Amino acid sequence: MPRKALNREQIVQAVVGLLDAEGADSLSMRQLGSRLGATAAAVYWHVKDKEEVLVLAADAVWREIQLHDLEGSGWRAAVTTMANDLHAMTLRHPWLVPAMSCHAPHAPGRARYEDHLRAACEAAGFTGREAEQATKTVLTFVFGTAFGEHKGEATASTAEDLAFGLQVILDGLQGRLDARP
Amino acid sequence: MPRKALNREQIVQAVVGLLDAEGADSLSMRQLGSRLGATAAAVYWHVKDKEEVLVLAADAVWREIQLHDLEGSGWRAAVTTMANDLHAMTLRHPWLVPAMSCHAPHAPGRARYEDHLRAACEAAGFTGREAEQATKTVLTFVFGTAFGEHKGEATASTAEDLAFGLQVILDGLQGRLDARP
DNA sequence: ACCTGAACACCGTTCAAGT
DNA sequence: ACCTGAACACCGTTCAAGT
Repeated sequence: MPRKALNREQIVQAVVGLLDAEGADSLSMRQLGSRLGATAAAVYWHVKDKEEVLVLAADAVWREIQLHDLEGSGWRAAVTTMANDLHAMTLRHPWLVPAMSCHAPHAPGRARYEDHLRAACEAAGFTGREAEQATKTVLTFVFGTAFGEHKGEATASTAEDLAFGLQVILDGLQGRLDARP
Repeated sequence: MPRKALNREQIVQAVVGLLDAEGADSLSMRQLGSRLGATAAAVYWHVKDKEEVLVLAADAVWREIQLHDLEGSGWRAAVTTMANDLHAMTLRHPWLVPAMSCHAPHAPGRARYEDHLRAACEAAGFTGREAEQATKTVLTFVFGTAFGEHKGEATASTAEDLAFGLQVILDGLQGRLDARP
């Protein structure tokens, strides 16, 4: 006897919790249903299929990242903070990277983050196409780091690698800014 | 009536073919068995489980990458070629990145490639820990690029992004070499 | 040593039927 | 509108039994 009908918000929250607790392999629509006090089939009234459920969860977690004001401490610090925050988020949700690699590239939660990162690059002095490329380079590198982190690898050494690679990228970008007219 | 007993080599080859043709989602042990003219259970005589099958396939494809002599055309060219070749390989086998994200980080096929990339970094002048970090930075970036490439995104623009990001990283690494005693 | 057939405990998804 | 129960067509894996 459900007090209130299910809704998508509720489902997404349950999926994230289940993925965090059990991992991506053991997520089933049946288990998801039962966590919601309903049957698997009930979930299908609210979502199209399992893939949609994963897409929703994979986008929701991006909203956990707090976006700070870009005025003040310089673009290198801003980009570094954003990269570290994204990295920390991928560590909280180890299922995210595998889930994203199979599904939906562009969704609003992720777009929110990417827009802010791009703004940080524009604040640094990049414009147009180059701002886009700088944004993508940083994002791509953090994804690659998260990707290399699954099971086994020492987390400490990966954090250091992240820092090293990020410095290298920022130095390279700085060089491009300096070479501008 | 099998002429000859199955072997692992044969199984790995069949898995790669199946993954290339059908994608990772539709790989099943039953289908794999039937492609080999056998039953799913027969495969279990040769491998532990489905995960091992994926690990073997995910390592085998690294051997497709040809490794060139490092003498001659400079470290930037060498690293760029290696990055492009790895990238091309991930495009031939789009199932690889998702498969790797869940399974076994270090296997001989991959190690063979990484060792050569590290040698290229050492030829550039990096030593010890820094050579390791430089290697990992490049590798991480190519993984990130491959990761961002699944379904939808224009391949042309991603190739250009790869080139841009790689330049940025090489510039950043160059700066570190120049700042050496 | 190597393989088959059948079974177990699961899946995702659909769909009539209920309220 | 929203949910259940039962069913369909699949899974991965195990294991006795065959050769």
